[in-house]
Amino acid sequence: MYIRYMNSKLFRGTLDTIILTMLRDNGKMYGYEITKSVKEKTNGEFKITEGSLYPALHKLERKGYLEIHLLKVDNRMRKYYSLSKKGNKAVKEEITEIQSFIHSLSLIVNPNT
Amino acid sequence: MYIRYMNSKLFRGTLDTIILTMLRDNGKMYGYEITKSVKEKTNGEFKITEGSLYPALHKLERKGYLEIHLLKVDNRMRKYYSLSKKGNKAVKEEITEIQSFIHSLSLIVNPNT
DNA sequence: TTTGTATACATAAGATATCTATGTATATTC
DNA sequence: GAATATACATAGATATCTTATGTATACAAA
Repeated sequence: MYIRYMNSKLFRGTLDTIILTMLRDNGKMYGYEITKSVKEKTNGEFKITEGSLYPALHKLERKGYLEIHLLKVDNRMRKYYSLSKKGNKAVKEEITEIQSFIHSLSLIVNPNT
Repeated sequence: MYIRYMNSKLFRGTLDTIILTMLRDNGKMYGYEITKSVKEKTNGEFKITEGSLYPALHKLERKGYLEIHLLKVDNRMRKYYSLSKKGNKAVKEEITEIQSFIHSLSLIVNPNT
């Protein structure tokens, strides 16, 4: 990996929920696929670095939010993640929280809301 | 001060911009007033702790974003802050950034956007 | 009269999330 | 054979915020 990405400091706190939401919407995904998909979905705005992504996935796994199955494709390993029952419950709560956060933040930074 | 506030982890990265925006909208404010005003504007959602607020104000001051004048009211000191020219420029950029962030985040967590 | 609440500032120490940097390895394109 | 893309991993640094604590005045309630 040669390309370095730059992330916004605003990211902080939202990464876990972003990952969980991607998994909710796509059933199962592997790490690299998540970064590509998030980048695409946000028109290049959100670029998740590997140093952020993999530790985050491991943490979510430790918390019991993710289920894993490994697959070898083109002689390269892929670690597929999907939401566990616990993860499915968590993603709903976290999205509600993020939407509430966005709403409150808009009340400050957006005129006429 | 006896009441302890709880902040969301989502806050991270937005505090400086929130402070600058409040100052932009209100001309000049003192620290305590900012916390009250932010809490009121967000219907109790954003509760800025003193341990977050004052260090943030000091940092923004060091960066040259703020102008200060002290005032004694009811025998209590107030430190009034207002935006410097540099702060005025910064707040515009940071709000644009936050709005772009909100937009991208919505693309992920909100269906049909 | 002292207890609690509100106002008003400040800072040290700790937690934690993310970034930077680095490492391994395979496949494909130039 | 050099660069790019795919695919994982982790140690160490950094930044931001929280928790905890401190000082001080004013006022209401008990």
